[in-house]
Amino acid sequence: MENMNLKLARVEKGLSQQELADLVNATRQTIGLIEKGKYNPSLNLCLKIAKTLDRTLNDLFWYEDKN
Amino acid sequence: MENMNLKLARVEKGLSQQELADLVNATRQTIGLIEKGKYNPSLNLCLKIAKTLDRTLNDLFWYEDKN
DNA sequence: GCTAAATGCAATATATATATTGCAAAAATA
DNA sequence: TATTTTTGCAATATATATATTGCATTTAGC
Repeated sequence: MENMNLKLARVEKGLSQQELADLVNATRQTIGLIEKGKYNPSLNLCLKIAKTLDRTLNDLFWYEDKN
Repeated sequence: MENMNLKLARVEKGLSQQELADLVNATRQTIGLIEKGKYNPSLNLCLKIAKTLDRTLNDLFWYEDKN
């Protein structure tokens, strides 16, 4: 449920939720909820976050189904 | 502007916009506008589309900045 | 050329992502 | 322990993704 990849990438960059939010023109709440897996963010926001954290979409938001 | 990767992946699968829309529980218009680059789709929709077309997020929605 | 399927486009309605504000709890640091 | 920073959470407001409907245009098959 939680997006650990995102949270880890942010922490590795030494950024708080507020700092990442400022860098991508979002709010702290939005970042927090995405990390919690409670939001369905827009592609543009995902792209901004990934580029800010020097990751790709797949790095942060892709997962393989374990069916 | 247009998302050629998406359009090509859909056509290679032999699917019309309507058929892809049905498979991901969206509408034809939504698919058409995403292909035209005029929509900012949600992550969940991007994930459904990618999995339906046997591609990843990066395959269809990632691009490197040519800064 | 004719016909049907596929796509584009526009207007309105609805659902939901995101912003805003405020406060409480937790975590870090002195 | 005291203080500051960070994070969680809830209520309301706003912006926008998506649905719905309808019609025009293009493309593909006959």
